[in-house]
Amino acid sequence: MNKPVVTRFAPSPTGYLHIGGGRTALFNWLYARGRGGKFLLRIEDTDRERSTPEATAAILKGLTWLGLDWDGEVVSQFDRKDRHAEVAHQMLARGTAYKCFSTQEEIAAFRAEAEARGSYALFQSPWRDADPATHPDAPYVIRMRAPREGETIIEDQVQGRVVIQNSALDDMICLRSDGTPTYMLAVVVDDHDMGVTHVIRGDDHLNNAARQQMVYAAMGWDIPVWAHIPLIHGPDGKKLSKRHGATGVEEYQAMGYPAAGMRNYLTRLGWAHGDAEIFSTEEAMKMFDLSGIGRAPARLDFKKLENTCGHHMAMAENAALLHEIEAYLVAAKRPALTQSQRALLQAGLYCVKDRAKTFPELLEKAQFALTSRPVQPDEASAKALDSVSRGILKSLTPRLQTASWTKDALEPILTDVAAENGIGFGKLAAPLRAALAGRSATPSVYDMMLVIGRDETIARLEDASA
RNA sequence: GGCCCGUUCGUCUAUCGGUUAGGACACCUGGUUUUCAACCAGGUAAGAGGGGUUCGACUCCCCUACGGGCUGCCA
Repeated sequence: MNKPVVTRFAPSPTGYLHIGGGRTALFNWLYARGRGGKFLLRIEDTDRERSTPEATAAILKGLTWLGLDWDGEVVSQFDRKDRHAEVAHQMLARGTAYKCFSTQEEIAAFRAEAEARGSYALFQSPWRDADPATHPDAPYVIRMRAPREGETIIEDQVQGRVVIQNSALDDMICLRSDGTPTYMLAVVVDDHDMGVTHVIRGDDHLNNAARQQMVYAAMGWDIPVWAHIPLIHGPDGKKLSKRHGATGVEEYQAMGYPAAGMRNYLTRLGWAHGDAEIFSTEEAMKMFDLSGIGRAPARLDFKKLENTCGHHMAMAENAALLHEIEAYLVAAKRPALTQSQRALLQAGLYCVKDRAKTFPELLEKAQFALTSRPVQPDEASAKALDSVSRGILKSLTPRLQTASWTKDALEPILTDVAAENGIGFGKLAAPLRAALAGRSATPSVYDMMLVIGRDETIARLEDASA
């Protein structure tokens, strides 16, 4: 009998949603959603010094943009501190933990002394086996009574079987002297209480898993399935940092990458399923598994990200695409669309979405639908509007007056005009582009004419040839 | 310092002892073309280094190098 899958994403709210965190969340989400399971969200805010509500909001916003929805309420780890303390005391009662009265100064001194000797030693609390009768009336922490011999084995779905010598692990603190829980305790208690079956997280937690597994053992709880995934690196192979540019998910939104493309790219970054490259989110849910996750850190490749996004842009449904474009404009702090821009853009999406990879690029190519008279040609397109070309445009307008406004009717008119002037179609298309869009990279001239309509087309041609 | 993880084309990866080491992005060449994007045909390009095990290693083991992580009353 298989338990239903429950995964979780558990970021600490100390900043925006990191791109690596976004991918971790995505993996958890795909794994759960692909199996009819639950995907939970927990904010690890036990460190009151560094946790901020703004960061929590930013993380939620980032996840929402990525299209990752979570089940139930967002859990605040800090809110569960009483339960963590309860478990710590249960461990005390079971004898799997003990009170330690060593002060931070004593511990620091111990470490300094070891360092001075040029060695490194784990702190061994003198209180581990002390008689309770000798306990002072002083603040204390609750430490795990970790086994000092033997080994702890992590059966990791990504990293394989990892063996850690127990002698390398100290008696970690579970409950601080102020009564608040440490991460190492809280994460286990919460995962257990929330029914998490699969812990998919960054491999910076691989070593921690051994200590956490001791807590599971101490409480007699079932150990979840572990899957420690490699971190994402920058293009230079070093750990991803601000130096590399975009590290926050929100920055990718502001750069204009569509969320579907972002999901696809991130899914393929460190995970593969045969030759599958471009796929929908639904397909990803069906294919995604732990065995396809690679063991080496992956580097971010913006070229491939763009390519992937280009495919998704072309596949996008118009109404949804328009919504996403408007959200992008807000995120990028660009002016919103006017009513008429919105209407024309919507009508023209069909001919721009398959030639753009990002929203800025799409908007640039949709300039013909966004601009208004008089159209200001940019430097490149202005070159096409020489006096000869302007004359040709002028001769064209009367013939457009009477044409029926379809591509089939327009095509012979334009090709005839080109032929009559002894020029190739390209020589006619260039000034047309300049007149209609003020740009040299645009959709087909026919598509632009059809989208903006006869009157606007003629008016723009007259403006340009005047 | 100790412990743990990793290393296939420039990049993401496939391969799970026997392949001309495959695909995708990027790049180069040619084609198509109405600019851009796309598309079609083709091309360059990889098992970190060294030892083993084996009839046979990218694949299994060991060492080295390099990269990363952990080693907190941070998460």
